[in-house]
Amino acid sequence: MTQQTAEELICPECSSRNIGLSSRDGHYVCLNCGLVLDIPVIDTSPEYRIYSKEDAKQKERVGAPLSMLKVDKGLSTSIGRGERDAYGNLISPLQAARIKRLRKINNRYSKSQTRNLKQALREINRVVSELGFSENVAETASVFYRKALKENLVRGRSIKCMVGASVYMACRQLNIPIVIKDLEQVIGYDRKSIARCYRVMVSKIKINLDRQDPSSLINRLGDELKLTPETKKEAIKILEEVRAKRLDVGKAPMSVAGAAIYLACIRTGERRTQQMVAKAAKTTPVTLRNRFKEIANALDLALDIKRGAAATPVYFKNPWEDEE
DNA sequence: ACCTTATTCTATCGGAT
DNA sequence: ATCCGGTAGAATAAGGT
Repeated sequence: MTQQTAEELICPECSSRNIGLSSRDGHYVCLNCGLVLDIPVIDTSPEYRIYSKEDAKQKERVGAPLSMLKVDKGLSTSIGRGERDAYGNLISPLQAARIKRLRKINNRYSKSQTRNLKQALREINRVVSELGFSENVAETASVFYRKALKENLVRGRSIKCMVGASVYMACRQLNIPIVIKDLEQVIGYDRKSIARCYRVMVSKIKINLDRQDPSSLINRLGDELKLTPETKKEAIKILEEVRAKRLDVGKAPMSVAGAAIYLACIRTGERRTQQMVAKAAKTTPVTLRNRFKEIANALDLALDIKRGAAATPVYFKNPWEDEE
């Protein structure tokens, strides 16, 4: 069986040239360590044409699609015991020894880790689908989980928590607006435990995650609070000023986003109470207030508007009466 | 392993509308 | 009655020694 490989690619993680193409999401995947390469796949390899049967033998690509969601990545990794190779030739003693060693390693890996992995992958799929995220989140999460397994981070920790951490990490990498609290229900552990696992993973697994994009959080909050695009835009504008003045460093991104939304609501007159915003941002009114205060003080423009609006607290009729 | 600092949360109260 | 602002104290996280 031949695998489509991109010979010019080298894995930045383990320097392996064993790079395959995942047909599921169109990413290159290192078949050695499972790293999903951040290279867009726009048919960089020459497209072969088959003119004869000989060509077909050499160039045809066969095999099931690669998936990190399968324990064996969609490839069979079991090593047979025969004394002849695929062409029916006898295997030399040297090769036989090598194969035996490979089989041993293969089996050792399969024993405890495969079981764990199987369970974890099931769990990842469940969690991701329950949260309504797309499959590539699951795929990315499974890559992280594999790494955690490889680094021996799972032993002694709950599989569920590690799954939660992996999913969270995946969301972070894919820039999906999420906070760990979102996972509490589906995972069945509290934020603290999941966060602990997540931190262990970040420290042991080499990866640089971007700072959570505040505007994506704004969008999420805006949708949840059923705000108009104008208010969202306003909030994003506020957030830019906040970032420029470094008012957000060391603060939970969600709380900053919540404060920006709250302020934007006041400015556009589309009022929401602190309680509502805090709930949507999964934080408390106290924290929201604190962020809001800091921002309002720094952006002196905001103060007058705040007072003006506070004098006439026109609340919109709750447009989301239908839920909760 | 202990200490320090900063952030956030819970619980709570009082003033204003 | 509800919203908003303020405070105290505990929990938590991160960094230093």
